[in-house]
Amino acid sequence: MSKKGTRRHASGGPTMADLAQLAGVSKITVSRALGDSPLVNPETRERIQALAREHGYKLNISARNLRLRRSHTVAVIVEMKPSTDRTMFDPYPLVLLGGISQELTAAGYSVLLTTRQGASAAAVQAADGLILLGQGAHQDAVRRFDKLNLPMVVWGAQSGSDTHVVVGSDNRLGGAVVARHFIALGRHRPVFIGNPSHPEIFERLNGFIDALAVRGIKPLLMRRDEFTVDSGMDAVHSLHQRKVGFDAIFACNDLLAMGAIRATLDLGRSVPADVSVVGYDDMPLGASFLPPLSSVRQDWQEGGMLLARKVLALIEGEPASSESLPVSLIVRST
Amino acid sequence: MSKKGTRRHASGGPTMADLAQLAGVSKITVSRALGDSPLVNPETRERIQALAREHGYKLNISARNLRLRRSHTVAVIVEMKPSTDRTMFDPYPLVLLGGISQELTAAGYSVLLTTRQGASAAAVQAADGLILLGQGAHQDAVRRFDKLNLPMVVWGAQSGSDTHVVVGSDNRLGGAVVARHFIALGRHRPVFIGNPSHPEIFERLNGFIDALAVRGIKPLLMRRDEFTVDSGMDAVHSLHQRKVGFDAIFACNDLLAMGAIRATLDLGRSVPADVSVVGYDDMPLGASFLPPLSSVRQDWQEGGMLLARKVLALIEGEPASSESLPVSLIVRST
DNA sequence: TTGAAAGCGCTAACAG
DNA sequence: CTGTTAGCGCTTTCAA
Repeated sequence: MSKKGTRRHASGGPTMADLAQLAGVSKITVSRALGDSPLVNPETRERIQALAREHGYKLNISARNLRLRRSHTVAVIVEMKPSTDRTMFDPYPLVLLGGISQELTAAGYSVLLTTRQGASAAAVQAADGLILLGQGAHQDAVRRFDKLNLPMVVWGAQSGSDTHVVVGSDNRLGGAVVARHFIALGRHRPVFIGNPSHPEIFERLNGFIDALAVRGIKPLLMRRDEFTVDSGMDAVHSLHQRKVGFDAIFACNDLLAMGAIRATLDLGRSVPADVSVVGYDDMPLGASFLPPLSSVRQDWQEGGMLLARKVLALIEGEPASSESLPVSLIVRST
Repeated sequence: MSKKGTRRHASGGPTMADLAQLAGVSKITVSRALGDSPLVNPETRERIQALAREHGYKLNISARNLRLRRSHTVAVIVEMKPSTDRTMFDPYPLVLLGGISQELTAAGYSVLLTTRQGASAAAVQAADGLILLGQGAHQDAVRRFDKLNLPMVVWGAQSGSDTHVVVGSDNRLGGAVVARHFIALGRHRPVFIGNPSHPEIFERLNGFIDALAVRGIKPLLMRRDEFTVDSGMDAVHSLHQRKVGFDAIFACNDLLAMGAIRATLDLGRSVPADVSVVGYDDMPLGASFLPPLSSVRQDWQEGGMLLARKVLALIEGEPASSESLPVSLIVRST
């Protein structure tokens, strides 16, 4: 009759006090038994645990958190604006989340997922730590969350000045590896397509430039803000109109690469005979693209796990430093 | 010196008691003031809220939850196994999550993200409600979570018998809409490519079949378990080898559709002159595919928001029923 | 309109 | 090995 149907769901189950009474011991003994404390007699412990199972006992997390003054929660702040910019539009962020979640739950923590807007919610402030995902995390956002004064780890590229713990894949290496690939193929008029105002892309570009410089080669930068097929096509068409020669393209994303390839073929040039092309991210579709796309692959799952381990370390008061993960060049037909 | 560096982060801020003392009122008045209760004098309220801001007061969620016997948390259980099967590998689940998160945080709830493995964690049992994502959610998983006896909503297709609240897009309509499109084009030898053992796909197939039946047309089912380009190509090649005629293909996913198109072109037939092809999901890449892919689009964002609204309703003890969202056929060049 | 008392369920500290 | 005491920070009675 009461309109509040909530009671039905909440609570209802036995508490530690109930179990204590059933077992003829004190609450604290139950607490210890369920926590596998060595302080409790093995038999007693077994008995209590059995009782707990039998009666469907469920630990009241809020009570424990209150007592322990910890939420056992890490807030993951994702940038979800569905822009045509790259952001979180590809499947990878989800894999990243998978890695984070796996590692965190294994450690007894929960993952509180929020967007940047929702991040002001009370629950986020109550978290024991913070993980920031999404490019652009570096600029304004980081500072905002800094003020929460929580252990924080961000995904991306170390942007010079900042003092945060940053985990990301080794974008500089990614660029270098492509450069070396082009050098090995004897290319000497390489082009870079992408938007270097993203710190990660900037790193890729720099790695690319530096590794090419060894052979005295200087790549041409085709700045493109959108990470789409169309944008890639446009870049190549623009090169053609400006009568710029090129024999290799490093696109900082697979969609750009696909567009670049298509435009190149349209112009009557062959890939890879006339022009080599390498993309980034190694998205599943790349392998079945025609021709099968060469690409730089990063290990998102591992990245997520690493992020998680770092926050956990910080939460425990241990030190943690920025780290970048290796990447690998997958050579297919382009 | 103590190894436990945690103290640094936890607590530290003022409590309601502190504010009470500062304001010269009682704890409960502070509580009411911060909760915008009408029971408190507007001036007092203003004064207390100012004080709270000034001193950086933060509500202790655990304490409130303990008292209220609610966690203000909804657990979202995602299937994240990175299989080549569709599952959560595409970008869409993230958009779904975005919708859920947006709606839930707006209502003052937080999103607890878990994988199926981690779902046994205590924090999940403490949630006020459950949202299940990922195909296959229907079979075994649903029952497992049923036992938690929490308000629960699942994403997918109503599979006949089950009594749960299911939100999903109208897959049957999706199939019908494609069928009508084919009929309008005068096609009469349509093929369906996909795996109907997924409830959602099964619905698409049925909608397709039923709408075609109106014209006495019976589609051919090419069962394919993988949702990949290769799988799509394989299906068409297999049709060709078996010398089966066809003039229209409905692939239950865009990758399959792309594969089907490529194979069709390989066989020297034209798309769409000889064969019409429609995919599903309308992934971003589809528009820049050659030829631009026609596809059925579902509104994931809205789906997520609807899921959220349903659990919230259930949590409040209000009734909620299954619902499916409209889909739209995006006709491009295939 | 405000307050006092009580207790949500749990665990750290100290005693036995 | 087990228990007693106390209290985490908040809000719902009930009383003023």
